[in-house]
Amino acid sequence: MILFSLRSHNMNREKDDSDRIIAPNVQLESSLSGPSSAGETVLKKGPWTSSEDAILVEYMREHGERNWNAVQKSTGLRRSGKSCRLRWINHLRPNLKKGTFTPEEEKTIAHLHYYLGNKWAQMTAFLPGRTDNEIKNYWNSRIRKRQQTRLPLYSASELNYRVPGFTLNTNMYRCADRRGRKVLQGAMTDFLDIGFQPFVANPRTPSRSPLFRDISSTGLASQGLRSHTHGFNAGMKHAMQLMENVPQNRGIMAGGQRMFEQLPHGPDSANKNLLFLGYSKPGSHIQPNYNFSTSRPLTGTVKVELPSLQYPEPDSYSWQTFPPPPPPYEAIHTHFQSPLAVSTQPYFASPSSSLVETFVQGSHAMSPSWQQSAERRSNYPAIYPSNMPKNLTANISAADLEGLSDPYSHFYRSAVPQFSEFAPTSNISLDELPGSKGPAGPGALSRWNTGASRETQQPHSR
DNA sequence: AAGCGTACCAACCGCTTTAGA
DNA sequence: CTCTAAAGCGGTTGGTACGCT
Repeated sequence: MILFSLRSHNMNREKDDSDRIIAPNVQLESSLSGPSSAGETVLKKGPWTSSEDAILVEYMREHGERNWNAVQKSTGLRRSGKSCRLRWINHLRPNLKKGTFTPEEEKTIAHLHYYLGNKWAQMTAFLPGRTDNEIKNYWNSRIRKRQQTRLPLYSASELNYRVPGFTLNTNMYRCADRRGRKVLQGAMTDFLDIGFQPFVANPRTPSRSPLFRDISSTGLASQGLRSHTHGFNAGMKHAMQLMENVPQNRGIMAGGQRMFEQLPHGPDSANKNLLFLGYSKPGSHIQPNYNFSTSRPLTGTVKVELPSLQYPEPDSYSWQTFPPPPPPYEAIHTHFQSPLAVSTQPYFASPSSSLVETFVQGSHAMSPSWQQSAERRSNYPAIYPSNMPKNLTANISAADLEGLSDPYSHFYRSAVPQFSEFAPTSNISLDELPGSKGPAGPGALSRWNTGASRETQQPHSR
């Protein structure tokens, strides 16, 4: 079977039956197997055996993917429904692609991660046959490797890589009520001009734009953010006032994406602030989008959620009834007044983001999860120079950005810090960043280039 | 050859979201 | 509208293989 033949050593373990290889936890389980004193079946944990797999496959063949808890009852498998589901999805279902990731897949993952964050499940939509678990494991491994080799987490080629079907749409919005009736439409710049500049421009805002990724509520509870999200929220409040004729507390974005949603708490319905980007997958029935919801009222802390996959609702609009999203990455914003305008230009990739943004993205992305958790617990370390100009992103001209495509330009160099070298551990100034000035600059660029070439020579291998 | 450290990855855990009664 | 179970998701853990000393 392809399923097993392409797997490496770990697959050998599961290929054999438990008769031969018994993991310690399975041994433990075996002493507990069978009905408990209460008459309940003690569920088995640990690696699946081939016989268990066969039972599950047969069950799935007959019944399909539903009612996972019934599997245990019907088959006698001493596995929880949850475990069965996981086993099926990650290993047994048809059309799974096994083996190491191809260079294209690696680029896809990096590119998607830049925009989606740790949304592994969403990434699978662009990686046929791959599982979220697989992608996640790959990425965690990659982070470790990149930290060790001091390579940037994202290479320029990855950020410029076009993932088929992955389209950023930052230009147009449409708000609709639940029935899909249009209540507001326009250009995203309406919102951006209103609300985002003060939001992003502040260097202490731990926005991990492009997409505020991974910003947890606890992280955003940091002192510095509270005051500065005010501008963001105020802007969105203003925008929402434009929507005063929204009949319900929920809007649906063109393409079925919800744009505005009711805050789960608080009486202030004017703060239904949710921002979106959109992508669509041609040929697919799925029209997911990026959603960025801030789910906290004006004066409180803000939770900016990770972008989430949204499936169209039955009565929703489709892109056919609305100007389709622009070709990926081809919208040119001449004025970079918002995080979206800046961050959704992959051609500029991380270089186009402000230095701070890039820095934050990288430093965070390079952090292992435990470290990220620690960051969140501590409301983020102070990694932003206190003297950072507030409108750092506002006055970048198009001409400046053109230089970003030139890896030897000043801007390019200064905007491509070596993330792993600048873990968020202390206050530093801009002058200390590599590439901006001083000996670290050329070296950093050199390492960047070296890393890129090495990467192409040695794609992920085990 | 043995010991140790590390990479990999399957599986689990706990939380959130969704569906349905 | 509320409650509960199921499903989904992301983070974490732990076992095995492998490479290095």
